[in-house]
Amino acid sequence: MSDYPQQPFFIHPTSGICYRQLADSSWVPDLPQSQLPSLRSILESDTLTPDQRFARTLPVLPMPAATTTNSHHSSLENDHDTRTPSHPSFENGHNTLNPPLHITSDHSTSLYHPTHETARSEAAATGAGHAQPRRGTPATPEDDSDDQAIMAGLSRELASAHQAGGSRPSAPAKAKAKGRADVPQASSSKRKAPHDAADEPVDAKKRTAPGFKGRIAGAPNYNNTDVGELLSIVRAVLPIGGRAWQEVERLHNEWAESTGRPTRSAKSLEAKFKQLVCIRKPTGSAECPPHVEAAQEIEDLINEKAGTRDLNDDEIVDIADASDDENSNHNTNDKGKGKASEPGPSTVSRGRSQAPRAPRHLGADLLQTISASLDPQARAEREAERTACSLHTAHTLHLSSQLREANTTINNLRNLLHEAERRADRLELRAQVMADLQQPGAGAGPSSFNRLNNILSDSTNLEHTTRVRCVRYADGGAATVVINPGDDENQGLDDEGVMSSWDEGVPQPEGYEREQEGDHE
DNA sequence: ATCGTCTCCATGGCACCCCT
DNA sequence: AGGGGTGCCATGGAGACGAT
Repeated sequence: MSDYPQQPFFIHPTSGICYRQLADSSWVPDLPQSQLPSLRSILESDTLTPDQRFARTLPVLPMPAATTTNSHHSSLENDHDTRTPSHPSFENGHNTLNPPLHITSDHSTSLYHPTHETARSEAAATGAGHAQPRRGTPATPEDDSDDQAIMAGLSRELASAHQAGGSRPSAPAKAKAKGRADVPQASSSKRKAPHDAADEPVDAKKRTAPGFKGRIAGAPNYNNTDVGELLSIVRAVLPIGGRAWQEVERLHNEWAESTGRPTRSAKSLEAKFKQLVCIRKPTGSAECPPHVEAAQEIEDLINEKAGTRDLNDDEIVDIADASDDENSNHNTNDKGKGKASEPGPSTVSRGRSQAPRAPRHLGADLLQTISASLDPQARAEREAERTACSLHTAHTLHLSSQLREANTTINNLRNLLHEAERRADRLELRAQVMADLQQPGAGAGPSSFNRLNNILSDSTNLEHTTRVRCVRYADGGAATVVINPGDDENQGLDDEGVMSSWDEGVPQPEGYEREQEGDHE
């Protein structure tokens, strides 16, 4: 239309209507010439409010069917039904004629811009219907300098109306955002900043537009009835994957609509169910809520249906340990329980201890191995064996510790015994020497000294060097002192205060030595 | 390499309870 | 009655992981 020659436009695939964007970011249909006057009169009427203009243009505009191709499943349609009224395009009457645009599988051919073929091809190549929506950033007049960005943003905005909330964007958009810098208006792969409220005026009380995070206004909590119905539906469906959860969503929403309860998305229902399953142990009442018990029971049923079982690292280690142990003892692995023919860990060991299998049997054998290792009876046996092994190991360590302590005690007692014997020998020797010295006519002469050394030489109990000191006093008289290792050098002399050192000026009698040493081991 | 699913995390609103 | 605190819930973004 020549009225807006510089504005981007969009050709709807089913109706064939060309929508043009006005300077205020609103979209008007580029209708056939026959309908333009009536529509323009409505649009340009100053007496009508935006809501009135919107209402009056509805009969004029050939509304495209609010359907999508069969590639969009029911959940998305439900999502559309709940989101469309709150879409920014219809909110607050701000945008007068935002068309109810819907992307179909062939949407790429419906996008056209005369000056930006690249944008169209980009949208077609990346599957704009799955591209990451550029939420909260509608095209503004300032963005006119980059029409390519407008078209890309438009295509993404259009697709956002059908994207399930919280669903991960498809890989092309992600790959483009991560690996390709030439994506027009490609947002960073990092977490996006919150929606810029300055881009569009939105009532804070009704933040229902996409792009706003947070709970939708008016969304009530789950009550007991909701949870009970959810559990009953989940028990009936036993969902394993996303499609099954969509079936749960459908059933739940049918029930919700019939009872006046709020409808919820599959993700919300799944999250609620998993929350019930993984609920933590309460600190107050020790009784498990019935809903939690039911959820855990249903979870077990789902696991049985899927043929899976919860694993933890301990069990994996058990399997590995059992396999390793039995590999090391594969020659004698039949002596343990005498149940080699039963499925269980022995099956695992037989499989691994035998010759390598043919590769084509590897998958089946692996499955059999896993199944056998997960057998409850086998697990119980492994648990008992592991417990016994742990007890045996602990007992062995305890006995070793006791043995070390006993050896240490024995050594200490032996040292004490040796010390006592040495002291007894010294005392006996001293007593004998004193007895010799006190005999009449016996002095500290060479004969007694040699006899003493002979005694020391005969002693086999003295393990250390023992010295005998003979002292002659300057004023007459002499003394013989036996000095043991560790004894003070002047022991026995200082006590009497007679002398504490050798008298160097006194000539020694012949045959005497000032000090004689005898080493006795 | 691509795609789908699952999970975690951040954000924000609603519902409820308690206190003033 | 109103405000603050807390828990629950929804939403969106991103990464991890497995299947194809």
